[in-house]
Amino acid sequence: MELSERKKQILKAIIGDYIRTAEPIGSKTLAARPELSFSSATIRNEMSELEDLGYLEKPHTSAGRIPSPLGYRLYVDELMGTPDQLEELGTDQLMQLKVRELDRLIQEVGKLVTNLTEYTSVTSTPVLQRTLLRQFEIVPIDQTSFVLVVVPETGSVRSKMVHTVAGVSKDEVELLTYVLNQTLTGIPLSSITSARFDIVRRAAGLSALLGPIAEYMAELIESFGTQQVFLEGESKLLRFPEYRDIQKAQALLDYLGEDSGKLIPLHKKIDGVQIMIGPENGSNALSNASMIYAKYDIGEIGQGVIGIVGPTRMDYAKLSAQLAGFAKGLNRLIAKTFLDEHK
Amino acid sequence: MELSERKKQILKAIIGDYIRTAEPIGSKTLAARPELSFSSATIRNEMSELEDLGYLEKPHTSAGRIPSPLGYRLYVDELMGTPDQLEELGTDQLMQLKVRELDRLIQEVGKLVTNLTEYTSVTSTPVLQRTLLRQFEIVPIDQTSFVLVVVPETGSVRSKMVHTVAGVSKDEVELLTYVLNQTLTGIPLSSITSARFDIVRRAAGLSALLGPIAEYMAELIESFGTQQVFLEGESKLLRFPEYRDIQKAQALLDYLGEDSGKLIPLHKKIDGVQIMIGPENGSNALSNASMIYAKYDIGEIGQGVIGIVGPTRMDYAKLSAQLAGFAKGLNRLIAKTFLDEHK
DNA sequence: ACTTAGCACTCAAACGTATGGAGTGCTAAA
DNA sequence: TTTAGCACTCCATACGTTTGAGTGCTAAGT
Repeated sequence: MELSERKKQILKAIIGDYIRTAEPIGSKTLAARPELSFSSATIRNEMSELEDLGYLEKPHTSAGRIPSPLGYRLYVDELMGTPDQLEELGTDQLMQLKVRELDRLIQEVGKLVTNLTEYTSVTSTPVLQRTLLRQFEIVPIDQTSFVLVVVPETGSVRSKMVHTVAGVSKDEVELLTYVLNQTLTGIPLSSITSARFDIVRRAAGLSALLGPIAEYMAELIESFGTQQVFLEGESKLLRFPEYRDIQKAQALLDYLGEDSGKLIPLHKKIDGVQIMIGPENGSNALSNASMIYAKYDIGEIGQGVIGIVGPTRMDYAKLSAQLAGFAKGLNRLIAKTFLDEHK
Repeated sequence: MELSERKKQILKAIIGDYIRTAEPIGSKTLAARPELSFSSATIRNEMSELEDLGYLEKPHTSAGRIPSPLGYRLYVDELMGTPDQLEELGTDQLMQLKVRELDRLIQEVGKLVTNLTEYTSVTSTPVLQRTLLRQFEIVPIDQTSFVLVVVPETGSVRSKMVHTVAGVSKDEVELLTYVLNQTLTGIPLSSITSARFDIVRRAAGLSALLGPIAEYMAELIESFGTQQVFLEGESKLLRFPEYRDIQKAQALLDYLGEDSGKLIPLHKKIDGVQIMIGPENGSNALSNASMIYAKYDIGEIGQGVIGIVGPTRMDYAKLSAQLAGFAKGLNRLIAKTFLDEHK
């Protein structure tokens, strides 16, 4: 059932006020607003119905109303609209970041997001498994030591040292490298396993002593698939009146710090900005908190997220616009730093 | 002036009690102790003098006494002694860590320290500039792309992609690699600069177009000299009554999160365990907090620290023993994972 | 000269009570 | 359907009182 225009108007006014003041809103306050030309009694009746419908809550009998998670959801989906042009805030600072390693860069971006929004930020590095393998090298160091080098299309090289048993000849290793590059380049990293590697080795008639190399190579390539999650500005949470109770603050911070990985909604296909309100976060510890995520891309290959966490009472309109704008800037920065480079 | 034996005994009792209870200690409580066979009045007189000497403080007139930073310092240096064998706690979990990248490993160790001690932990990766260069490789990818590979004695390889302008021949690059390995191996990474690199290049009569490679190489080698600092378990701070005032908790967390780098006392030569009490930390924000650091080594080459932060009231004896034991375990783990490997 | 019992004094914390005020829900009239 | 009026609820705040742990000082005891 669709809400009446007047109910929407009242709900929007309540949520808007509550977001600013963190105080329950009463009927009189609302009646004083110029755009609400009804008496406080009428508004009271409407509020009572909005409460029955689940959009509002009462902290106690003689207090005003506050929005419920459902109320926020409606607000976010239909009422709040999108603000104009504050999106560009902070992009200058972003563009000045000179960090060349992707994970460090994302961590720095997290700090910027915290400073910009004054909220705790959650950022994740992209999962790069869809990247294509460009080249694969095994550099000999001494009789039993080699450095494995994986060069993906994105140019973010990774390398690792590996030790074999004596008896592996350099010639064999070189041949292996050649065969591997012939057969495995151009395919996604995610489809390269140590098993597949071994099939290639066997087909070329090469020694089983090269097995350890396969193992390490698989480990190295797997590292492209792991994602890191950074949490920055934890202390920002404490500035909100909803966490004046230390117990609550501690519970939330505990949860956030414990295993940040679970904060990232990988399963969901995020388009643009995603808003998760209170219980929608799934976890009990987050039932009084909201998160806003924006996704960013690294070429066509992977995506990561930048986001914030705070109490359910947040300025969703402003913050999601800021995050969206920031993610846009980050896309440009990444393209410049990691993709253009090897054109 | 040396304190009388009795004063020491009383001071030790007060600090011991206060560490456990976080409540100001009164003369009666102390008199009830079996080892203090004086009347409460005598103890009162002694306490009054200990206050005049700066070892004790009074929250207000009609409360008991609490230790001052100076009091803690005396306690730590002379009174507390060293506990027996709780050092080994947590080493099993430590030994089960299978992380191969040093920085990720240290981060995991930070989490362990937090879980073990229930304190916020601060850990730093070692500075590796004293590592010797073992080998240097430039792997060609295409006409203008190369991967730089730096192999230090410790086996923690790092690599990076570099793009040159067209006109640099592969032969030249190969020759450069050869010359570099002839002249630069076996020396500390810290002494390899892009200038030195260029001198070698010029001496060999090679093209100035190789300049960009020098620049990137310097950047890559510099990365061995930067240290990362990890903060884990921020929420643990909130469990202490001294941070029941959210303002204080926020101020401290703000400071800790802002630039964790400054937390590490690099200038100081830490031997074993270092304890910093309140104002000794230098910063104003830390004047009500203490830190305990233990250093760990990566071979002879570098050192990092693992430590904890908390209110000045902490069980210095137990915690420093735990940290020392943990650092010992970490030394073994590092030796096993990073040093033995390339023997 | 040191120790100790005794006592007046201080002050924070805890508790109970009263008061004010914002807000609601209901009723009845417009 | 809207609105004025009113009784009722309940939190927040302030205030006064009490409680009790602790101190500092004095004077007596060893």
